[in-house]
Amino acid sequence: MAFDSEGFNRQIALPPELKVSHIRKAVEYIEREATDLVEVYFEQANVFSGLVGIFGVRALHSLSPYKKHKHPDVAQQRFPDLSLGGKLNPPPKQALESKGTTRPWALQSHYNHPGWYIVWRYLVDPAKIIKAGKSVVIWRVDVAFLRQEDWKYEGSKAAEGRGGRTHTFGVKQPADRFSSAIAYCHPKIVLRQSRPTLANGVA
DNA sequence: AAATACGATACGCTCCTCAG
DNA sequence: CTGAGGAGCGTATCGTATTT
Repeated sequence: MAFDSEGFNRQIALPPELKVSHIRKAVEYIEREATDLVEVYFEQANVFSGLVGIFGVRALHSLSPYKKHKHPDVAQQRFPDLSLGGKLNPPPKQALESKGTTRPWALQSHYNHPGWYIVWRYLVDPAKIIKAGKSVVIWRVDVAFLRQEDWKYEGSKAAEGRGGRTHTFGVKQPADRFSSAIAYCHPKIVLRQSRPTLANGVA
């Protein structure tokens, strides 16, 4: 694949009218905003991942043609996060969902909506070694158009007196699915033990 | 009519097993 | 030993049904 020196793949399929430059600026925005709130990660990591997804939405909303839904309550919790021009019920090809995660491949969701997904895969580096001044680093961005068939249902055994997460949909064979959908990959990060690591440093 | 309860939706992580 | 994925676990908000 054709990655430039910064780590961007210039040949990947992107949603209509979304450009590599949008993604690059969004990455910078997310890292900056998230760094300010990194304490939240240690408080409750899952919530922090939600924030990363939200920052992704904010960034793309302001610097790309993809806009949030105009009804704030709908935008807040309905699919998709963004659509081309902010359209109400966009066709899947113009729907864009933003997700933040630390996992190297897997992607879970609570619904198997078809549409474009942009996944901000980040790590927390409190010592700010990887990127100067940034304790949150997005080390890979995946962009993929997922159809309903790309999702599998993952049931839940949650029950009274036992708790548990609600049921989930997961992307089938995510490593295969996303390996050809990498829009950006930090040049110095490699996967080691299923974990992003500095290529030539001690972890 | 107002308050409360509950299900559906939204967003996730980490442990541990299992296969290669 | 390693990586991938299943299963157990977490939170917030909203709409509607139920109760008071």
